[in-house]
Amino acid sequence: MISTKGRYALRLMVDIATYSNGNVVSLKDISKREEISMKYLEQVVSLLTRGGLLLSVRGNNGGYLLAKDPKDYRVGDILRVAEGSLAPINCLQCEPNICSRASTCSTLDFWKGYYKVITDYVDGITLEELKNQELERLGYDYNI
Amino acid sequence: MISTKGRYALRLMVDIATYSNGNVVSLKDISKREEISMKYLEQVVSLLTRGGLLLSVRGNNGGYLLAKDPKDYRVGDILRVAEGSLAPINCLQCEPNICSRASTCSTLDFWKGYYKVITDYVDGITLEELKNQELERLGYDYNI
DNA sequence: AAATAAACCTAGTATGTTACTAGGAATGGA
DNA sequence: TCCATTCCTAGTAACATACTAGGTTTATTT
Repeated sequence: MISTKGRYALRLMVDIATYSNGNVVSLKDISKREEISMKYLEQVVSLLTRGGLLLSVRGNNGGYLLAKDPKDYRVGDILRVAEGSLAPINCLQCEPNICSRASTCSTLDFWKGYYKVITDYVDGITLEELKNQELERLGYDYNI
Repeated sequence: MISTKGRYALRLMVDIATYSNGNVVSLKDISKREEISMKYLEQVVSLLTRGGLLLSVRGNNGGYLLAKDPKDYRVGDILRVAEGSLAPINCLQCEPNICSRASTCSTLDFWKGYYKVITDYVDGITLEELKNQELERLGYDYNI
């Protein structure tokens, strides 16, 4: 189960990608649109700025900006920064595997495969794709 | 992150599939082989018997038996019984979706896809495959 | 019939995680 | 100087996890 940190972080990134146009986007606006408390968003956004995914501008009229082009963010990058790890079991959190049962575990390969399909999925989708989906949903034809 | 319930349940099922030969397998033996406390295994195994995945035989020389052929268990069936649900977010736990933001959520489709790759993976692997891997690892050539 | 070994059942519990709220300090434009 | 914003730290109620503990029932073996 993905926690609110990861889910909110992704929505926040899509929101900024959608509503920024080179301008900063304030947490206040994001909070209204996404219906998430500002105080909690502050904590989520700090993970993303510290992780180098967002740039922040302080002071009046401050806010947040994407650090790079939407197409250059894999969704996996965002989730890993917010969630810590997407590994389904502890044994796969760090390489090399330090579990004493690793060589005899009947299910380790299964979990490696599980981890791989998740990783392939989240790293196969970019923020741009989610942004475009969102623009389309908003009724904006981004192809014109 | 998959909990110990799901992970132990899967190891337990592979263990029984591997070491039963139509005979019951006791928790004591499973506990030794898998290095999991018997008391905790009791709780895990009860999920599986109540879920109809295992049959139990009480009394002296009792133990557990698979309820059907290994090839007829999808790993997903086992994990869902032990874990409850493999949905990555609450919104996807029950159909139809009751989240008030469902129609405007920028990430819902992404999470549906996430859920699907997981479901396809776990339901595409059978207990028989894990059993055969285990037998092979044990040095038993099951093709002869 | 008694001993034994197994499944079964319920309760308790320490630890950690989650999902927040709260209060304020620093920053910088108007 | 005001004010809106980011930034930082702490606290906390509720819940979940990963067990342990103690006993009851069942059925085979001796």
